[in-house]
Amino acid sequence: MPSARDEAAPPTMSDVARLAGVSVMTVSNVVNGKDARVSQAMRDRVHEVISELGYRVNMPARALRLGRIGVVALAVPMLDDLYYGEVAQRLADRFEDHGLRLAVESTRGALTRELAVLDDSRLTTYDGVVLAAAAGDASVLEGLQPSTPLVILGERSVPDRFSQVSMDNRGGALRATMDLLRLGARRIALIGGATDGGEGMAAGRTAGHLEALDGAGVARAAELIVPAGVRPQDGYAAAASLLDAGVAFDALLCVTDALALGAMAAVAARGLRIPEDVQVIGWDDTAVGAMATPALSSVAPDNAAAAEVTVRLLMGRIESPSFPPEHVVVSTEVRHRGTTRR
Amino acid sequence: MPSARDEAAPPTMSDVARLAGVSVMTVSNVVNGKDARVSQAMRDRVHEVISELGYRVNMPARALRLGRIGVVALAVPMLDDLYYGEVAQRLADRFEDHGLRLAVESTRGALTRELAVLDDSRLTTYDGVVLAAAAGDASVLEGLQPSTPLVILGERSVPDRFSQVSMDNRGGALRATMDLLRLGARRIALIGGATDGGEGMAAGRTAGHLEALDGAGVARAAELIVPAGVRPQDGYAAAASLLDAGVAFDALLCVTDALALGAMAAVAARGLRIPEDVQVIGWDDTAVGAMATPALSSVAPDNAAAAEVTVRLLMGRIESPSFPPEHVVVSTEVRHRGTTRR
DNA sequence: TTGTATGCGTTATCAA
DNA sequence: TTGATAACGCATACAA
Repeated sequence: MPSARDEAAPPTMSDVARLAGVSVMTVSNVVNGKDARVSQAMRDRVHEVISELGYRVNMPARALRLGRIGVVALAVPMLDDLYYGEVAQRLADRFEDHGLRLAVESTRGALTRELAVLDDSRLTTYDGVVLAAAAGDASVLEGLQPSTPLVILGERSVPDRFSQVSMDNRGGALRATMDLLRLGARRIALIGGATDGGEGMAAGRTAGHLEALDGAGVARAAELIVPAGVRPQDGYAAAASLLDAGVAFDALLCVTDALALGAMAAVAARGLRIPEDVQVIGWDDTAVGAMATPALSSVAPDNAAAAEVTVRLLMGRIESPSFPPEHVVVSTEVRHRGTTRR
Repeated sequence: MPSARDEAAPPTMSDVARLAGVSVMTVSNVVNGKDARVSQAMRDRVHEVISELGYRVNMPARALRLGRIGVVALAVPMLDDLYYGEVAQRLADRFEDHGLRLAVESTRGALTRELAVLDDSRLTTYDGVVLAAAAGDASVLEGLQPSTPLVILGERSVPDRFSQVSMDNRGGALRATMDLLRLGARRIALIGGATDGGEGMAAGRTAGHLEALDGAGVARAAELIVPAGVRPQDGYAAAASLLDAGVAFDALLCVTDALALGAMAAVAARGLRIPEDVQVIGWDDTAVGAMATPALSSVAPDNAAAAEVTVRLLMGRIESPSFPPEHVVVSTEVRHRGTTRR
């Protein structure tokens, strides 16, 4: 049975007003720093009572009244991901310049319920949402006509009415593969590749990879396209499966740095040398990848540009619902470090 | 000048009700799945109008009415951190079991303003807050009497009225150092150590480290305690500074895996072998660390237990304001992998 | 099964 | 400079 203390509601502006002997509006004005509308004496009196009561503004009430929350969300598949972590911090810093906080939420659980990624609550609890749509069913977006400003991060084709920021997957994979070929590789395994077409991130990178092979007249080999999950362990397992099966390869193109780090570990565990026996290129240009041994070469998207345009598109939509949606593709470049030969 | 479209407010329940020719309450009941209170015909009618209008529940309004939000926050110093990423995903999964979403926010910007870590908005926009208080001024908490349920994650001493979950820093560092000594190390550098006492995470781990040295009769060496930042790059710089200065060492104890990964890169860049020339132990037992080459030995906190108790303490407080605060210390164990000798 | 009235805590507006 | 009033959108309690 709840005690009396359990029922004690947090103090409200009315409580402060009553105790200070002023009106609620005066408290509101003090709280919001509208100094021009409150005398010094009143201000002091109110502040005194506020700290005495431990009063805090009720944000939902304020949000209801103002029609805005002051927070935008970034929805990512998982919170413990190297790349999304960096994306999140970059976005947080930039949104803060606009007076908005960034809240990061995981869609992992929600994805199992398909449609729920963009359910009511996730959308309308925020002034805007950046959705990193790595997986899941693209058709989710078809019927959606959100009133909440929304920017899609990722490669899946989405209806024109949505703003989207993606990167040049095909081009990046094309150049990375060409670089590997130029550096002597002939049997390049694609870790995290897509075997079944489709239109996600993996599909785009796979397409670019195959295009490079074809262009160079190097035969494709089905066994060298290895689907994988997203964690470093998945990269390890993928590379290990090749080694266990006796599939020969002299290079690994991995669709993320996370996979590459795992794949490197599997290769090293077999006593193979990087880059002498096996060259490796990852994707995302993460800080951890650059600190690997050897330092991981990586396809580097223009992350700063991506963050900037994401914020611009979302802010535009927040400030004006008629802001036209855009689809922006940011460029990528291959950054060679220690896992590829000079 | 804003166009007419810019002023179009999102549809409300009233709009739906009017168009469907029913009362607002019927719409509310439909939206909330109270099927027992609405006939099938009504339900269909309302759903039709809802999708026609693209209606979404206004969460701030619902939150104001219900007195709860359905979201708890995890406030971390930075979003692009290996360990906090894993902590976040674990907590998100566990809170979801209780019907609560987790929103991760960065305090990085706020920390520059000292007190603002726990400002009004950050607290009252959520049903509860888990604060990872790695840095910043402990005195921030002194005057705070939050009505929002709060659990502190971290090592700083906090007032008894707060629930806190920390880990056995002293014990973990003690055992890690003893292990290194047992494995033949005599000159152990502490990367990320605290040179000036204090009470943070680094201070606790430094104390345990020194205690082990003293216990084994191994002389302390001031030049082997190397303060560092938190990113892998900072670990690289710290180890590199030792090497550049010609300070000899045969082992590195790093206060985080992130620092260890960077330090390993610096060591390897000098042609030193791990673990033959230099043994390394990190802290946090991250997935990426386990995938390093060689696999990073690490002090592993009982992360599952930490998440579980964190959720228990916060949920307890959310469900009953009189729930007594606790200070729980989770155990740590040294997990030996490839960066230490067998 | 459906509808009406009321209030959650805040702030804009207008009056004093 | 201060205060009274109304309204933001929703859901509980109760009436029909």
